Amino acid sequence: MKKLSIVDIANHLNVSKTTISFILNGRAQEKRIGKELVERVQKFVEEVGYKPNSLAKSLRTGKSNIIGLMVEDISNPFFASIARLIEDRAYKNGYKIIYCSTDNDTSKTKDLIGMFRDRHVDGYIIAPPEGIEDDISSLIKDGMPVVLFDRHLPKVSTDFVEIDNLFSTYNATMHLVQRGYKNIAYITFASQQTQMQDRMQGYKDALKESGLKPSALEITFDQNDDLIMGPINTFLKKNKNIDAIFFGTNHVGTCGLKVINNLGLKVPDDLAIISFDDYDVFKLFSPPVTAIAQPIEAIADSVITVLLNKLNTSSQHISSQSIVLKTELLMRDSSKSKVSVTA
Amino acid sequence: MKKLSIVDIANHLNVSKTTISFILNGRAQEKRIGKELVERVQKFVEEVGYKPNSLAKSLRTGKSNIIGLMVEDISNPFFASIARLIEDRAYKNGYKIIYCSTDNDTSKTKDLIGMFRDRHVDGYIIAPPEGIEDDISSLIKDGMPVVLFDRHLPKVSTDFVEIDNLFSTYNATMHLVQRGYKNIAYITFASQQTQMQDRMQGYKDALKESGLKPSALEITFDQNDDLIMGPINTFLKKNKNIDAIFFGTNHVGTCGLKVINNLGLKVPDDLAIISFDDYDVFKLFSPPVTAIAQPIEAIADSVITVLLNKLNTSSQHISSQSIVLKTELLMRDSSKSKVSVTA
DNA sequence: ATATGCCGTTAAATCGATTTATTGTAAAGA
DNA sequence: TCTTTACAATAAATCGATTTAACGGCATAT
Repeated sequence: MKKLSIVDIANHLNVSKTTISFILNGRAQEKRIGKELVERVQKFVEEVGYKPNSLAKSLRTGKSNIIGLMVEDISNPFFASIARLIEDRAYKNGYKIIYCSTDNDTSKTKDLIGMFRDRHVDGYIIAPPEGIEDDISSLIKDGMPVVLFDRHLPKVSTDFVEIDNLFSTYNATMHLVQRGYKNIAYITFASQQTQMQDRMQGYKDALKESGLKPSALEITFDQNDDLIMGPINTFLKKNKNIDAIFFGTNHVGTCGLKVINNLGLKVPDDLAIISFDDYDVFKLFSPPVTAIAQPIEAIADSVITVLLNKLNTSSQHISSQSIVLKTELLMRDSSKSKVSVTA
Repeated sequence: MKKLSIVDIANHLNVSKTTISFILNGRAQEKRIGKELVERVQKFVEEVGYKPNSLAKSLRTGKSNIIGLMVEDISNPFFASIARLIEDRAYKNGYKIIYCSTDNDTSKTKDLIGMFRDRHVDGYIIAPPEGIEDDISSLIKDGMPVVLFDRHLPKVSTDFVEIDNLFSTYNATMHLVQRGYKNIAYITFASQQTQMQDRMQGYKDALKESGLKPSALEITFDQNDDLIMGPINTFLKKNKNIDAIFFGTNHVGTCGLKVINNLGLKVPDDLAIISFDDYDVFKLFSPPVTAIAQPIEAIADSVITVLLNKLNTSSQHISSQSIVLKTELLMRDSSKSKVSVTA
């Protein structure tokens, strides 16, 4: 029982394959094909469960119904959740997803874009690493629908979805300041990406406005957590006066908590904690960690909506839209007011 | 600058496209094509960066170089990590991954298998839900390489990779028994899947052997965590005598910890905890939760190795191999000996 | 002189669809 | 009667590769 093709159907019904194709693609009316014929064909196709070969279809039409999704790391809960939501929405709209992790590696990302192109994906959803501007530009120049998310490329004009990073860290830092913390550190990964820069800026702005001295630690990313925990460990030992830490990402936050545990520091008595991104680790830490929650559903929704929009209206609108979503500061015990503790 | 095809290359070099194809597919020697011609073609192809259209290639050859990966839920850290590792290995071997989440939903999974078939994926990696036996069998009957993991289907003879679930829970339960716990509960999702059944059995075996009474809670899975925490909450309130809990999965474990926090129970004084799967939440909980760590790298490695093996040796070996890997019991404070606490 | 075999290359068939151009027939209009 | 129009369906071209079968030329064997 091998798969049957449109020719098999045509032969069996003594009709030309052209007619079959027209009927199956809803062009029966337009092509004024007889009603009984249409029904006869549809009934038979239904009966034998014929499905057109999508490869052949793609080859001819140039559309693949596949969306390429490139995240930083699919095993990061933030990206995994987004991927999950995007996957759902995409499938509901008849699109499949090919995903991959860029590791923020420029050359790997170039390769992957090549692969996607090669596979004729219809659209691209990308959390872009630095240095990928030219490739994205060329993608857009060739008329491919592209939506960036989580960050954007200042030198490339394209649609993107992100959150208000600067305000988020500014606001959260202010929250710490207002509770009486004086020596607030900011620990993050070293990165030129817009979202990371904005977060850092928000932190600095808040401290400057409050007349406090910033003290930031930027760690080079590495797959090996030990190489992240090491610098944090050193940093905390050297700067005993720090009374609050702001972690720039969930990953660095998790590593930070491990270090804090190892050092036997007490939260929030020794140290107040806030981290970007919310997930179970922060909820279940004792005491629970105050976190900046990204609106994951809204991000996924926006991304897919914008992309589907571009896919359907083949019109080459010159304008590109950028969507900036709000975050939520989930206040928990880990940044309890210093004053009230003292009192 | 649109994409060029093999015909463009052929025309430009005044050679037939057949020759180009042979050269590009390494069949130059076999077809005794002149050395200088080969070099001339290779140089030009390199120069203009020509890449054969993979759709056309797939259509003709029937191979897509794509592997379909179906996990239960890509946003679950266990599956996300596995997916990540498999992705890496696959890319290194020239394969891409299309993934999707089954949600353990049989009809959704049937649909997805259909999609994969339609896309002519070369091989399947599946964490199968119940009731999908027939579809998998038909896949295998049609000669498709299939590797199951995390669980298997007793009625289907196929390759699979999993861990020693029964021994893992047996061993961990014994660990609790030896430390003096008398009322050990087992909380898990209601499921007929082999891995869940085995885990339950291991727990029961250990208790029986120790002359203790089992008390298991099976929760119906739901996307909404509240509907998981609810039953746990009720269960714990009703059974005050419980002095240790064994969680059957990381997800149920995480929900359980939330309930325990809400109820203000102290670990391990009020309650000892062990959970299946290890991840950051358990490491960072206070005190850290004893967990059964699955050998994620080994699982991913085995899965991809077995699949690549099947892909390369097109021979239809009748035998199918099953790989069973060992887990590691990571003992932490959360199951501290009851005796020593009392002493 | 004819057949056989080897070389190096290529024309043509194929994969399975979509799309364009074309055909044949019957009814309507001149 | 002859042309036009509308209708219903199809033959053939196309997408871009791989693969099969074939071709012309030359050397060697019969």
